[in-house]
Amino acid sequence: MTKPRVRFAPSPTGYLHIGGARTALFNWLWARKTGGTFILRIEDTDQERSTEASKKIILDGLRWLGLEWDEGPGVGGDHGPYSQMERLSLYQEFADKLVAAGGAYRCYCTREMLDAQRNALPEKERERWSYPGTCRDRKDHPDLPWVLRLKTPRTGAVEYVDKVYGKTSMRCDAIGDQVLMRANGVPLYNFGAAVDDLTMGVTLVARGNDHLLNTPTQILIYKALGAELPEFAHLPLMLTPDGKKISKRNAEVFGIDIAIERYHDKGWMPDAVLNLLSRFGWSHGDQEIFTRDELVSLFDWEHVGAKDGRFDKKKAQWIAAEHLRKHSDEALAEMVLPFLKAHHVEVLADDPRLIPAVRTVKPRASTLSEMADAMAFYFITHPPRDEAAAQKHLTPEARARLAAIADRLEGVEVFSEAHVTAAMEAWLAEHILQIKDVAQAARVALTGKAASPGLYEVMAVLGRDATVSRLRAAASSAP
RNA sequence: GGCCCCAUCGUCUAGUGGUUAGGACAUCGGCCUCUCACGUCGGUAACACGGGUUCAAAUCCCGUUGGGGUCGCCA
Repeated sequence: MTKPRVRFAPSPTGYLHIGGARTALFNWLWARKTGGTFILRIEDTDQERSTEASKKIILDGLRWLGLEWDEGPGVGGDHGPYSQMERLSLYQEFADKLVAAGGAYRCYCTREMLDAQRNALPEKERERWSYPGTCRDRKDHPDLPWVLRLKTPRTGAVEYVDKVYGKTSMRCDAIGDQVLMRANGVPLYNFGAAVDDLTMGVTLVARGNDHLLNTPTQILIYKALGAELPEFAHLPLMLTPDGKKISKRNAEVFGIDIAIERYHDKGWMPDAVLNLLSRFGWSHGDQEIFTRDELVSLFDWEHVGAKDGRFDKKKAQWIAAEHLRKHSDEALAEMVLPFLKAHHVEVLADDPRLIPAVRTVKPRASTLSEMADAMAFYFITHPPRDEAAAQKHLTPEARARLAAIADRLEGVEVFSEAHVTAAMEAWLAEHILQIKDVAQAARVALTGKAASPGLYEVMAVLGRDATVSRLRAAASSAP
């Protein structure tokens, strides 16, 4: 069997959509697993909406995810160019071939004429109007602009075996003589995709199941050209929690990030995003967490399901956290720096508090952004104070205790967690108190918050000076 | 509405004719505990419905219901 050639063919009309990234991932996984080729093709035939900026965002997103392509923009290949607007002559050539082969015809009907026909119908029938095939058997070749139309068989059905959905079929009368190429020579989706997949030697077309109805059309084009069909795999859709296709609007309603750049901005590990994406449709027994390498070696089409999946934010966070914790404190310390900066917290890369601080917040964050937020208090001289917590915990009695604790801790030579713990336990014993009698007040004093890592680890990370001064500041402050 | 597709706990799923229907997230409760987490132990919770086929059906077939997708000279 020849090596698979698969592709991801986004249109540069916006961000890299989470669903698009999933499609890219499955194709990439298959190519990597089989030693095949992953092609990136830019479908920029919608000149109204396509932009260079969008193309860059999509490419950057794929690179960030580590879904590098073997052929495509920037890397070249033997089947280029890889942007459709640079392949116009090819479509012209195939349009002629298709007409010659009887699979398509030139249609001279103008939009105005067709609109007039449609509007002449009663309101209710306009919805169901379809092109009547006026030019279908036209023999003359007037010197007029024409669009290319598919000469869909009048009877029969198009059948094929989908790698996910199995045997599927669609009646020809439901396909219609759709337009394949505009009068200006720019192809429409089905024609451009079919010609490109054919000429690029794509062996497997894997895409979202919202393309399920496009496949018969493309098969008709292949067949008319006498070309060998590629395989098709349609992926189940990613839906919102209430089961609707994810659009910008309803993603906002549910707080779902649909642009991959958002995951980058929030400090997700790229592998975590891949893991999340992989579980939309694919599964491997009871396993939930996968490394990139595991995904590559384990991925298969047999375990891609046909049922659309809903986005579960909680599970997504859990996956993000699982991946974050795989990294060492040292690695996370380096990665979190830009996020601290984004939180307006300047920390030097060699700050001795950095790695210990990371260690304390690691089990409390699922993304680098959350981590930066959770550890910011260490590095801010006067961290913002939760006034409700201060009101509750910084009572006169508590403040007196904090002052006493500050005095005691000031004398601790080596300010390690072990020594701090020993000093605190001694102080508590002397005053016949328990840690819980002072913990919340001290926590507010040191972190400004009612929830934080363990008190003694916080003290050890802060160091003696900061610990003592923050305790004293709280002790002398009016709540 | 036409066409196409889908249907196991709230969610994602395992399951390919014989299982006490398993796991994960979520949720509830216990443990741990200075808070919040992490961790850990345990509980609640599903085969949409109706017909077939079969000794036997979550698994195969048909229908119903429900859900989704798609009906552009967008992709």
